[in-house]
Amino acid sequence: LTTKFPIRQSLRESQLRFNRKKGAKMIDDPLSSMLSTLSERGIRLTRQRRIVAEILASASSHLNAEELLRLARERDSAIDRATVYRSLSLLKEQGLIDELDLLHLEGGEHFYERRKPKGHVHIGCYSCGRILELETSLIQSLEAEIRRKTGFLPDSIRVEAHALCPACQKRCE
Amino acid sequence: LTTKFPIRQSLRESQLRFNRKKGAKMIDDPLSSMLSTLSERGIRLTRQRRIVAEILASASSHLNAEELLRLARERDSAIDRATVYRSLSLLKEQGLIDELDLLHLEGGEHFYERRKPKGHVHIGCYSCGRILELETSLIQSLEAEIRRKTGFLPDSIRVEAHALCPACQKRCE
DNA sequence: ATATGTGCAAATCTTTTGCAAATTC
DNA sequence: GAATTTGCAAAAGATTTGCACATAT
Repeated sequence: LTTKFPIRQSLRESQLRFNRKKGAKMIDDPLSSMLSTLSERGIRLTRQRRIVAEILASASSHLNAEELLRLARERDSAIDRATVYRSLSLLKEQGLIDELDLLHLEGGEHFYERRKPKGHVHIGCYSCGRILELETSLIQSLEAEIRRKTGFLPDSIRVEAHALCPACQKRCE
Repeated sequence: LTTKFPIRQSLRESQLRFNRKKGAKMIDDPLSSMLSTLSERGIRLTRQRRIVAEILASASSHLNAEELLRLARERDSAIDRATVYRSLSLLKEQGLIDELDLLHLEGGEHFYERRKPKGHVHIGCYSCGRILELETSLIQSLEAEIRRKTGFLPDSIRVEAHALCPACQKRCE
């Protein structure tokens, strides 16, 4: 197991040393948080599920099923495409990852990212395909407005925008 | 041709009568607005494209390609599935309709709706599948924030929320 | 008249499913 | 040991493409 425990900046040093000494579970690490949630809910932690979770927990960009399969096979060449899809749908059901389509700028597949605490928007340039993320509190406002005006209880909100990036704006003039 | 010209409520009666008398183009009608945009841009108005545009202009709910095909065949039984897909992608390219996936609450297909002037959010209940629309000015705020903070120029924004509707909240207690 | 669009059929791409063997708790 | 999960292979679902014929401007 090659699990790493990156340190959340907001933890005070003393608190941090205390946790280390006691060997407390570092729930701040996305991967261990994912895995412990699963096992608390009685879901079996198979080797394959760990691999998929590890990849998603540490991914810097959005992955589609095909790329995920490729990365998973670097760690276990026998892992099957169906297993990847089954793991993705499990993690999605459990609310640990989100599914995006990034407006299908290039193909009909879906993308996955671990669920993040802060609301963010995905912005895709329809000219060059570049994807940008923007954190914004407007997502929380939106959530509040949905609750207040409709009575629906939002569980997750997905915002994706089609846009022209600065570089392409220049080129397209 | 069975084109209808529904009357926008905000038009004053006099203005309306004036337009009728002069036979002015009723650009307020979603369908004629779509068709004239296409033909101004030099795009051929085939019988099939008119049918697809008519259906989308007057649709009260979100349609997927299969339902659109079915409705189109009620008007022209020879119309082909490929033609429907081709018309949809044309209308999407021209910015006259938007493509949604409604969070894939029930299957992997896409849904289409004519582009509306006001920003709105799609909210789907993950328990019963009911879809709700909510108009909100927060979309415009979001658009402004994207422009200001990233320099990207948004062309369309899609917001879809997973939620539990009031009825299901009661049932799920 | 000519460029463009359509229907048909087959192909492609993405995701799902049934089942015997392997694995987790 | 019992229940669940996996890999494999095949199926299903959604969308796209090549091409000869039809149509819009």
